[in-house]
Amino acid sequence: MVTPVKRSNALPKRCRLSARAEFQKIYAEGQRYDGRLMAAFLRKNELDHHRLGVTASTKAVGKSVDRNRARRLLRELFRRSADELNGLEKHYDWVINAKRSLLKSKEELRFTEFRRIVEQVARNERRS
RNA sequence: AGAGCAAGUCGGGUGAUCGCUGCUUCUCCGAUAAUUUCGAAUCUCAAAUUUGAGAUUUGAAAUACAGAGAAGGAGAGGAAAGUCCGAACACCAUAGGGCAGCGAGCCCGCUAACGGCGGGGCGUCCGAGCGAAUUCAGAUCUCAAACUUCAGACUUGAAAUUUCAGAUGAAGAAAGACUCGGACGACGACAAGUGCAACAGAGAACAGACCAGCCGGUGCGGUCAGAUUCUGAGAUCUCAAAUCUGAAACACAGGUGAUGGGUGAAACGGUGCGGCCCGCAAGGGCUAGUUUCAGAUCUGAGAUCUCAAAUCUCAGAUUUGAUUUGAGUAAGAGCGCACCGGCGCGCGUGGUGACAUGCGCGGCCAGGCAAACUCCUCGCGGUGCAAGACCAAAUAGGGAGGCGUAUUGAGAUCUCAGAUUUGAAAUUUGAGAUUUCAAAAUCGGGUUGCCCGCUCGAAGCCUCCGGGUAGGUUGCUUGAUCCAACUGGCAACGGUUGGGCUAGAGGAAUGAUCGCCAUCCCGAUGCGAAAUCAUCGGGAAACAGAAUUCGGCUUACAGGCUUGCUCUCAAA
RNA sequence: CGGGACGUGGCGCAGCCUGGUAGCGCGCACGCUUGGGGUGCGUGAGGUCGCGAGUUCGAAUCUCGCCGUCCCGA
Repeated sequence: MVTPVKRSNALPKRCRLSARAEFQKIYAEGQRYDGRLMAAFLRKNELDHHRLGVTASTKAVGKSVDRNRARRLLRELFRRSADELNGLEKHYDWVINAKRSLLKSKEELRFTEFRRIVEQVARNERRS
């Protein structure tokens, strides 16, 4: 597939996870990476791109306004980190759970935390 | 100018970059399994050497589909929230009626409808206001106090004066009434029935009698006063004692009744009168009782020389007659009557109506609570867009039809029938069922169309029909719509004309970052006496996210604006 | 989208229907019992009855509106 080399920060719909079964599969078989603002679950897929699923529960985040905002922030984070993700050897299905502290965090903090998680994933790739 | 309250309204603006979801237009690419058009090649057929028809293959274009990209334009709320009411819409159920259950409940209007909204009525509370009536005088009556006079032993009673208080419409104030304004009201019925009310209190719902009060009765000893004396002492009039009578107080048992007290959230409406007869009434008459006088009877004491009787005098009780006054009663009435107030009923007047108001009648007095049971009137079928409609994989299964499930050989087991055998048993023959092995055949798929062959699969296979899951499409945004002008109505709201199209997601889009400008707060600097102003820096900016769609209600909410009312300050 | 239940001392629950006094168990504190602890006995403290309105003379209780927790159906 000839993807345009232009900075593709887009996140179309086919890169999203939606079915409940897929989430369950990733929770069961994937690996977990914890952060202060979020928790990520990863599982390899056979596609040529990454896929993302975001969760923000009432219990963890709060009311619907806050849940919507948390979802958007995480999607934005994933979208803008395409360069880092392309650095990985394989492609994964990601499930990121939002935490309440995400809402009050600043942008840099979010990016640094996400990059740390990506580096951990890369380290695990090299080890195996 | 500031503060508070109420109502209405707005809910930061603008630009850049990167994203998301629909819509419109355009470009590119893919697959050809679709359709149409055009062209080429091969084959077949017909006429005939060039056409026509058909089939197959192939190329191009368009539409549709899928993907990518570009441009344009759109993209959360006043509450999107809570899900408390009411509807639209959809499906299911349903002859009609009743019970149960749930809900609503002053009247009229608005509305598609409502438990919503507007206006009105009534009730409770609050505030303001002005005017009217009345009063500021006199008279009369009642009570109290002081003083005076008279009577009396005291208590006390009567009269007059003064003062104070009260009643008779009764200073002022308060309250009430009237007018205006505001707030609140789940505002049918407790006068159908059942029920509830702690504590306190005498008594708490056809009530009750504690204390004070009132009444007569009884009691006892004392006190006081009077009368009398076969009494005693001093002595001719006093004291003491006894007897009788009366008075006040006390005690006891009882009666009376609701006047006052006290309790409580609440204590059964208020005031007055009280015989009988006549009379509509005004009033009149009679009687009980009262005042005075007279008589009779009884009791006690004294006198008439002594005793008894009789008579006379005095005191007390009972009773008769006359006379005076003339109804209260032993105390007095929840008993009776009247009036006022409330209530109910009837009629009239005003109002669409709730209701208001006047008159008459009744003669009821009936307390509170129905967000106590209950009764009355009215309304209510159920489920909800995951409603429902359409298209429709894979797998399993349903119905109908068709083709098959065959044949041959060998073997095993079981069942039935027959034959042989005296019988059992055994042997054997035939039929049927199950099953093992082998052979060939059948059906379906693949191998470019056909045949052979090869290969895969199967005891089933094929075709059609219907239900239907995943999934997709739709319902899904043009609507009881929005804006403006005019217009009807006190208002809620309605009408006419013109214009606009303003989110439609679906594990769920509407976001992130950075500027600038406004708003508020803090700090620094500058001009300046100060406020203000200017510049710079920092900070704050709410409640909250559409999920089928509307009309309301409720709840949350930084700040701004408008209007009205009230208060404070300043100026005039 | 629709339906239901609950909220009372530190914890678990009564009381609510039928309105007037908030109670039970465990725990806590103190004392006694024991050589000490436990057990046992006795005494005591501790409650805005989730919040706000209303009805009533009076509300944990009745009514309404909010808040929170939990459960169920499609």
